[in-house]
Amino acid sequence: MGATDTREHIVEAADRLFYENGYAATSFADIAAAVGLSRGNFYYHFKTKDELLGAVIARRLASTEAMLAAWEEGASSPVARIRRFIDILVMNRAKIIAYGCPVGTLCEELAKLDHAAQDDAAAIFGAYRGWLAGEFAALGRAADADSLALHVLMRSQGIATLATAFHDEAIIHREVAALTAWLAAEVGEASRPTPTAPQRPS
Amino acid sequence: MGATDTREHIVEAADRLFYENGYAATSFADIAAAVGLSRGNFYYHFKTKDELLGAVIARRLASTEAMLAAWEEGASSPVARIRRFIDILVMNRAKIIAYGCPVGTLCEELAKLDHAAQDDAAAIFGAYRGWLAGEFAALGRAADADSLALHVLMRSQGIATLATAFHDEAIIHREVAALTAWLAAEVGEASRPTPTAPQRPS
DNA sequence: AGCCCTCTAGGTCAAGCGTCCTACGAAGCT
DNA sequence: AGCTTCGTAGGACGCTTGACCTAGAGGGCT
Repeated sequence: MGATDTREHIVEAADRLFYENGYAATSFADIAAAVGLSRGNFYYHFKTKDELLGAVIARRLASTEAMLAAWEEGASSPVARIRRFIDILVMNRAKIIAYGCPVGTLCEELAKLDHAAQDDAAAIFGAYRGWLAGEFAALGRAADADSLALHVLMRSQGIATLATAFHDEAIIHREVAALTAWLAAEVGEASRPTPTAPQRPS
Repeated sequence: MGATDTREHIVEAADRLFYENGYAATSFADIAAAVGLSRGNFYYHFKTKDELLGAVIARRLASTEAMLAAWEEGASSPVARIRRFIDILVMNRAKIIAYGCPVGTLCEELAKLDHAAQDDAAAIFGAYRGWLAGEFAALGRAADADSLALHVLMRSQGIATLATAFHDEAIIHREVAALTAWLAAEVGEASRPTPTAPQRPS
């Protein structure tokens, strides 16, 4: 039972399929097969594909904000928190090489489709942007906090795009190290418990 | 007359529509309407959509290589040539904000579709990569020429992605200025006839 | 029990896709 | 002139899409 559960399963599966195959290339039938539901039943939960997309974007935005809030409690310093953001690229490298950045690729696809929800998707970037800017402001860089935040975000996107295009993991390790070095030079080096230097996986 | 002309017109229109609307979202009917041909007649020129994609990629690769070769003749120094590459972002800013980078968005879309031609599309990136590496090598940085080339390419992609997502032209101007400054610091400043500092358009 | 509301299954519908065929006109060659 | 070749026009096919309806199963309520 529980329509809420079923709806959540649908959004979860749609989230994954939209990421792996793209929004336009994912059909209701694909999602239904992934969840194990009948095709026609989608009308009860989601009237249109756009409505489903809105739910997926809302889910991603909520989980992003939750993750950032958790980092706020967990990590020791603003610099360490920013590094934690950068390290996402390394942790998710396998998926990034195969499918790119979930946020960036969705925004670009929606921009091409001139979709009404493209600004909602960009709001996920906005969450990262605001959070990063807050961390830079906490480091005494309030004046150019937004520029610094966009710079980190920009390099993350560039790394993801090239890693996807060339299917090359070394690009991620090398450029993450360069970005971490830039951060240290920009705001000063604090204590560094976890290394982000390029380390090849087994 | 001239099937070659017609074929060229088709590839030209497909190139533009693939860029503006994406590969999957562009139908034969769309291209036929743009060229002014009947839909069914595509079978004579291109048997499948994949074949058309191959022709579009080949056309982009050829025009890219031609442009790079022309730069080799035109610009004065390797640094000036690299700056010329960076300035593409400013020159094409309107289209980039609307549709993103032609190469990057195509590569990401094909990666999601797991398309057979994704490596061919990445070869366009490869052309830029090799050309940039050659310029850095000419500047005495042969040892890390490829890394430097990838870094420039990476930042170009990041700038394009964020500018598209936020529909913000200021990001392009600010980050192009930052990238130009990085280049000057990295390989030393040469004579600089044309400024790349952020300058707002009218 | 009886009822109602929630949720699901299966299936129809028009429209769109890529694919593919056949017939017509315009040249160029013998 | 007759014939072949090239290029175009228009439409038919089989399939999948998203959208949508109807019938009925299941659980909680009075």
